[in-house]
Amino acid sequence: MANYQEQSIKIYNSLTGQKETFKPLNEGHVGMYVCGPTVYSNVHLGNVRTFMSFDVVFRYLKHLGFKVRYVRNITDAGHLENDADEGEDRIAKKARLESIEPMEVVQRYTVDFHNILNSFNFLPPSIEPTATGHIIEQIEIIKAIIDNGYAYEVNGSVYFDVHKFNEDKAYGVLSKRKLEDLIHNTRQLDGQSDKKNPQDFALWKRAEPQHIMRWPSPWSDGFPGWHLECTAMSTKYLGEKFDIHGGGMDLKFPHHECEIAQAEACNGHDPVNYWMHANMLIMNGKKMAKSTGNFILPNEIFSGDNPHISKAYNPSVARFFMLQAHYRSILDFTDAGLQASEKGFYRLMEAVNSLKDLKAGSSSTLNINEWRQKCYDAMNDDFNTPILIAQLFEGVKLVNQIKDGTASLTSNDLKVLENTLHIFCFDILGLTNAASAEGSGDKLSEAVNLLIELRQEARMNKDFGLSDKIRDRLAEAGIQLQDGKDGTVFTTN
RNA sequence: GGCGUCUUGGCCGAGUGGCUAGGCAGAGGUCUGCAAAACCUUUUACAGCGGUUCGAAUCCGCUAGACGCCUCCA
Repeated sequence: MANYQEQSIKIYNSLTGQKETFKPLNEGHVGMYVCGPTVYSNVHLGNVRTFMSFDVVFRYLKHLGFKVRYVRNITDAGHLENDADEGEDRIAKKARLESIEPMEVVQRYTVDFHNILNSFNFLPPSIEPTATGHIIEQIEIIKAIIDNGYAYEVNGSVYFDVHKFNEDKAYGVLSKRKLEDLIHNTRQLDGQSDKKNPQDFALWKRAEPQHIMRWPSPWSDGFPGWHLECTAMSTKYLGEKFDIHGGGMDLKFPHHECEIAQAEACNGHDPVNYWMHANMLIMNGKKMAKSTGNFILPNEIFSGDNPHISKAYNPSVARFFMLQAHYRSILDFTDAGLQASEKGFYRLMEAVNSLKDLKAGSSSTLNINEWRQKCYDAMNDDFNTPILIAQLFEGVKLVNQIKDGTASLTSNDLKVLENTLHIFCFDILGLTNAASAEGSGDKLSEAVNLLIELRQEARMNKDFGLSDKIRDRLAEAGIQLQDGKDGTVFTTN
């Protein structure tokens, strides 16, 4: 069996801008942290794409035999709508609008989040910690940062001193920004601020009297700043230094930059070896935004109930569609793209389902182990799922050629083919075999199979008027008959 | 305005300094009573202009355009 000692993975590290050979801190173990959602509304499809990318990373690392601790947080604490000391806590705002408790908002959308991810066949992370469950840890980090001289308190709030930090270390290494540029380009905001400088960010905010989500601290009754939870939880569960930190491209600045600063200010060194950023999902060439109507909820893909798509799509089809693009590329979500993927997906599944019927030959016309390694090579090269899928279609071609008798594999090689297709389709890409779900024995199948029999009899009698009538009327009812070598099967839409 | 990413054939979408990505669509074929499906084969490419090089779609520069971040956002 393949394992991490046989395969060498290269990861594109956002910190260095290069692909680097992946070497975990502790051999055989991987610590991975991915910034999770803020649960104040239905999970964004782009968010799903990001998590899907890391779901595949998680699956692949596990497949290689690494012991992976995958931490993905749930942000359920109040974050302000912006970083300028003003705006409303998004969860509190939603709670006010719907006249429910903030924690009801959190609960509702956490459940929604999990439901959607389950539909897409995500593996649950090893730990899914919540921000509100780690207030104490966050306060401890603030204390340490203050002690180290990189934070200051004003009116019960605590701010990170970016300028001071930049004197000793480098702020902006991840997003390749210079503090001077930031200073020149920071918009002058009107609201009066307690910050020394606009680039500073909150570690702790004093709560206004009407603010419901609040916790006691040495500085005030308040709530933690919006970058701190990730530092607290990643440190707690993965240590001061861990292997992989992931998230959406848009979190690079300021969120991840602030995480690096916080961790360095607290622990004296940078926290992460490999930073990975998943690119954006757009729809019909434009940014997805509720305000412009260029928007779709994950659920609406499954139901087809959205003006931007022509029909409902199986979650595995949507998953397959997303994985046909590399995680570092912008992906355009379109109905035409989904339809193309749908056909390809079912062709792939068809081939996988027919594996069990293949007959072994006395020799092999293809070096199966070479092909198998190409699948690994694709994943080893910065988790290149599109290349992997291209290789899987080479496998499809081979399956069909064996069926046609134009290629053959020995019994052992056939097992390698079957095993490899199963591993990469299901274990690593996380697809589910929707095609094999059609059960026999239910009432619809019984009825349609009877009609297929009758049609077959009509054809034998050359009564094509009747046989075509059966076929056409069934088609009108949404049931397609497909004549094959081994008889007729049907599909429904 | 600043910073960054990107621009591939009808569509989607990989990739590399010289050697077929792949999917969908199109074309041809096999199969079939016919059709569909399925399978096999297959055409069209690297935004524009310069430069480096024996050779560039791949490296560099400029131009145009797109997208993202800079402000909650994945």
